[in-house]
Amino acid sequence: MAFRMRVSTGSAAPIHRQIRDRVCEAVHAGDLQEGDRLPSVRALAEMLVVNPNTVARAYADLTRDGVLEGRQGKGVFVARRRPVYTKAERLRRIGEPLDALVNEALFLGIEPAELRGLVDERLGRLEEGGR
Amino acid sequence: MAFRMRVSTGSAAPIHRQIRDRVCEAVHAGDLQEGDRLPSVRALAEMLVVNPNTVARAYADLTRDGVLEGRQGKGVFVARRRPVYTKAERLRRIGEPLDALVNEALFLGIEPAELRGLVDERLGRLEEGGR
Amino acid sequence: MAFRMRVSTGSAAPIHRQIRDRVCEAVHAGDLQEGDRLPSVRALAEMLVVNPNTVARAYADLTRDGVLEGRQGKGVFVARRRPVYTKAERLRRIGEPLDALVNEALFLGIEPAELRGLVDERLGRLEEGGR
Amino acid sequence: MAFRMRVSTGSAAPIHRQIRDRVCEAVHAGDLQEGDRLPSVRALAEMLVVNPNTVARAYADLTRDGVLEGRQGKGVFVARRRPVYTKAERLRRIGEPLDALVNEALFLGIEPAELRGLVDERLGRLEEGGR
DNA sequence: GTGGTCTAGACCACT
DNA sequence: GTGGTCTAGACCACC
Repeated sequence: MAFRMRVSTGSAAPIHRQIRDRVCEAVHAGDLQEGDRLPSVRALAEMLVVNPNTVARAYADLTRDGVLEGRQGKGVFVARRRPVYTKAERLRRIGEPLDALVNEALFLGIEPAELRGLVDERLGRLEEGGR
Repeated sequence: MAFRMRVSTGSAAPIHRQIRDRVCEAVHAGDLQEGDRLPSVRALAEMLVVNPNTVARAYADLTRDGVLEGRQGKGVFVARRRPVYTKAERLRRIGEPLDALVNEALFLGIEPAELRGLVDERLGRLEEGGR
Repeated sequence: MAFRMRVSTGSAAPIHRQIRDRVCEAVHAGDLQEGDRLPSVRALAEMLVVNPNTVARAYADLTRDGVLEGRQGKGVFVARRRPVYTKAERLRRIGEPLDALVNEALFLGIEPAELRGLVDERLGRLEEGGR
Repeated sequence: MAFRMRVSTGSAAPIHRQIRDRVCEAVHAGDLQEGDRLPSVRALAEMLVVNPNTVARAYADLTRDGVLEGRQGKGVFVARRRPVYTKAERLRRIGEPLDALVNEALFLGIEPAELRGLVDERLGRLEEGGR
């Protein structure tokens, strides 16, 4: 399947992060499989109408974290899926966004039950998307 | 009860946000109750070894959002709890940290069930703190 | 249309509030429309001969209250109009300036009918400005 | 009639201003008439549980503006009602709270009709109070 | 004493 | 280039 993506420039999330997240989702959903080639930095930058540096940064992050791998002169590919993080490391890295979520909910006066509902909703959407 | 707090300067989260979060948690947990006085801007700044402006900013944010209220020349106090934002606005503002959480979980290979468990755990800790 | 503004430093109202008010008026009058870009923090600071932090503060306030929105590295833009505060909170926040107005009128010996006329006049000027 | 008054310490309005406003209202409503003696600074300060300096400041403001007059060694009295401000001066002095009201309404998204209603409501309350 | 405002100048992340 | 954060130090109003 062709790899499609959109980023929203009128959003608070940094674009390089949005790209990273879209790639992760595509890998998770199976739209991108091990060994698949991604669009070149310049091609994707053109597609998304963003600065090539921004795409390069996203690819670099994903490469560092073992999701992608660059092959000299050939482009960037989906890496072989391998366990990168230990359980402790996973917990450590989920900590910050988890705190941010709970704190923002407190700040806004969102009730625990409502927050659980919102989390379920997002997760459900991903699960059915990835089948 | 005495009000204690720590911030980490070498962290990703801005200091004024850390202060904001700690105060929110204390209010939610019941350590700070309606009408309680907070440390003065200068006192807390000295405690935390940060610039008074940084503390003032956190207090200003909390005041604007209805958590605290200032009384002329007397200090800053915990305000009466009240709904400030419309439901749509609350959902809008929780959206970004929620996305960040789900994306990071995806990236790390955390299963939906595990994520729900982690959220429950944090919320539970707060709830039992507040009795 | 070009965006013009003046602030008076020798006035009772804080500068960041004057900036906030001028932007609100421009948005309400239609001089600034959804999606329009505002002068950069530094540019406006130079125009007004004030410190950039002061402009940044005004922009931050307007962003928090849903009038503006920042886009990473691109500047600050007029946000889509939306209700942010609950009705009770709006009434709460208008209460103080309303009291100030009525008390000052009382003090000056302005008749209720005259005061109503003055309020109408200001509101009318804004309405015709916004078409 | 005895002169009664209350100030709210948990409020944003400076206390000396609250005192000034209460005295103005009492004069306007006829509860305090020309020549009536006001409580001494110390007595009123004790009544209101505020600092005597704060009461002194309010009395000074009211004396400067022609509402009260001090008689050496005898206390402070309601002055003979006389026109103090020209029409132009009245308009000038009402300008700032009027702007503050309209700007805050804009900022909060309050509609002109709603604002007119709120002004009417406050004025109506005063009129029936003063008979 | 308290908080609120403003200035000056630095550093960082993002594009 | 953009805005966001932090520091340092000043001045003001209020109590």
